Amino acid sequence: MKRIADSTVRRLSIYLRFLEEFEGRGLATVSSDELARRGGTTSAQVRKDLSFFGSFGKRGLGYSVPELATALREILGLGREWRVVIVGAGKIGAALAQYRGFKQRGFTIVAAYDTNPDKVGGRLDGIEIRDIARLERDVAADHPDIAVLAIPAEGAQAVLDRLVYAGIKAVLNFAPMSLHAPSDVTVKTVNMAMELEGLSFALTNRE
Amino acid sequence: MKRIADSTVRRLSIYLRFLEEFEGRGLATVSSDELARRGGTTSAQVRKDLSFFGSFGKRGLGYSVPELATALREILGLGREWRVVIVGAGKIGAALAQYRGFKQRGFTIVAAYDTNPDKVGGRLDGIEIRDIARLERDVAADHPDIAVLAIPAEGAQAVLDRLVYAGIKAVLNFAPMSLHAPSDVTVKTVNMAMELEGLSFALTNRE
DNA sequence: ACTAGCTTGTGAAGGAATTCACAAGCCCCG
DNA sequence: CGGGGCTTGTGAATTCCTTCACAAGCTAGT
Ligand SMILES: NC(=O)c1ccc[n+]([C@@H]2O[C@H](COP(=O)([O-])OP(=O)(O)OC[C@H]3O[C@@H](n4cnc5c(N)ncnc54)[C@H](O)[C@@H]3O)[C@@H](O)[C@H]2O)c1
Ligand SMILES: NC(=O)c1ccc[n+]([C@@H]2O[C@H](COP(=O)([O-])OP(=O)(O)OC[C@H]3O[C@@H](n4cnc5c(N)ncnc54)[C@H](O)[C@@H]3O)[C@@H](O)[C@H]2O)c1
Repeated sequence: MKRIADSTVRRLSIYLRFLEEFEGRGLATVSSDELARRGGTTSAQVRKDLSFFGSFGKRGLGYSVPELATALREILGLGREWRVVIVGAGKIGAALAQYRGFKQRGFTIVAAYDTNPDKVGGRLDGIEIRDIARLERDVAADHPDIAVLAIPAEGAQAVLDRLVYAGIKAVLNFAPMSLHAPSDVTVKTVNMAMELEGLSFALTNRE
Repeated sequence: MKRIADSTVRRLSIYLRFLEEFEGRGLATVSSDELARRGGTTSAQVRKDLSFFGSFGKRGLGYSVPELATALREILGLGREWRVVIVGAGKIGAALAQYRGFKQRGFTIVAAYDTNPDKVGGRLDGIEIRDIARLERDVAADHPDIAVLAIPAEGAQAVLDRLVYAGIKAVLNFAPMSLHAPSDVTVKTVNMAMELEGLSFALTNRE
């Protein structure tokens, strides 16, 4: 398959969110123009994004809301449950563990891991906090699909290496640092400090 | 000034992080190649990024670590304190309020706002939780520079409109939705569901 | 002072993503 | 059943970003 740009996948995710809203309101069809307006892009962009995967619309009419939503869920791989583990039961790990938005989209958090003996054995919103020493054994047994890294930057690369070795192929990283992994492992980093610095830059360099 | 790409600003932020690490270790100079290796990019990219702002290196030698760090802090607008308010004292708002990484970089959280009367009047790690009704008055008095939006998606656009009206020019949004604001207001959205869906896509569409 | 060895800074080339623009196709209405 | 009015799907054009490639310039060593 032709390589799909990251930005395209992100926009598909946005379109899906609007489609679900429209589905809830019982709308039957939507035009690329409408999706674009809501999503902050252009209608040509919407159509181009979709065209990589097939043709889903009817000329003169637009897209069937439920059909396009189904197609997008299929494309994004949301037709199944994804099993997620969280490493680091700190403040951000706890917020994520309790976040309802994940479950809603088919991402089930199966366990959390931590090094702190005071935390191990406890629970986060019903999710067991386990000793990180069990990581490899548990991954071999449970086959989680995705790991969320929510530990301090210092330990992040070492834990990532362990996750990779254990067979995890997708990681969402909250530690503010660049991580290195083999090319068959997808790592996405959410770096809030970086976003704030982007705002600082924008405020500083407006002419 | 020439328009600077978002991706460039993000990389500057990454370079600065490494420079600060090098500063701590007392290294005097660093080459574009070294920065590139650490930051997961190429040396040409590093030099091009810097070239938009001036020339900071010495041919044959590389960049002076403290000088380049200072220059980047200047470029990113980190030479001053930025005053931040958090709207939404929920799980993610609380995690952010207690996050040390912000203060470290000169982002000071001056207040949090919420609608919930049970929360208003309380504190988050020393930060006052105020009634959202006071938002406009407080902004006029305190002049915060940046607002962080950590409330459910439904209310986000309405609160953003109030923030814009009150004069805020930069917003970091955690609600999973596209927000619309005038062009002189910079809004950055951190959408974790979208990132997870990017991972789902990657796992589904590997050949 | 000169040379060997690096590394920067930057035009030019190349590649990727977005926007343009329009033919093709569908629906509705008369 | 044919025409008007829309909207899609997509090559071509454009814009934006990255990579290439090399002259210019610095340092250290002799
Ligand atoms: N709190 C935030 O709002 C926020 C925002 C952006 C980024 N981050 C980043 O997220 C990460 C976590 O931040 P936090 O605020 O939740 O910190 P925290 O100190 O509250 O939590 C970190 C947790 O990780 C555990 N831990 C440490 N090393 C570990 C290891 N090797 N294996 C397993 N567990 C380990 C600790 O015991 C602790 O429970 C940091 O990298 C931070 O920079 C946090
Ligand atoms: N928790 C997470 O890990 C996480 C992750 C990603 C995104 N988010 C997003 O962040 C936002 C907040 O999530 P959360 O988990 O912290 O939710 P939460 O329910 O814990 O907190 C929301 C807080 O906002 C307050 N609030 C609601 N409407 C308000 C308004 N109009 N003005 C001021 N305050 C208001 C509520 O009283 C509550 O205290 C949501 O949009 C969520 O989708 C959360």
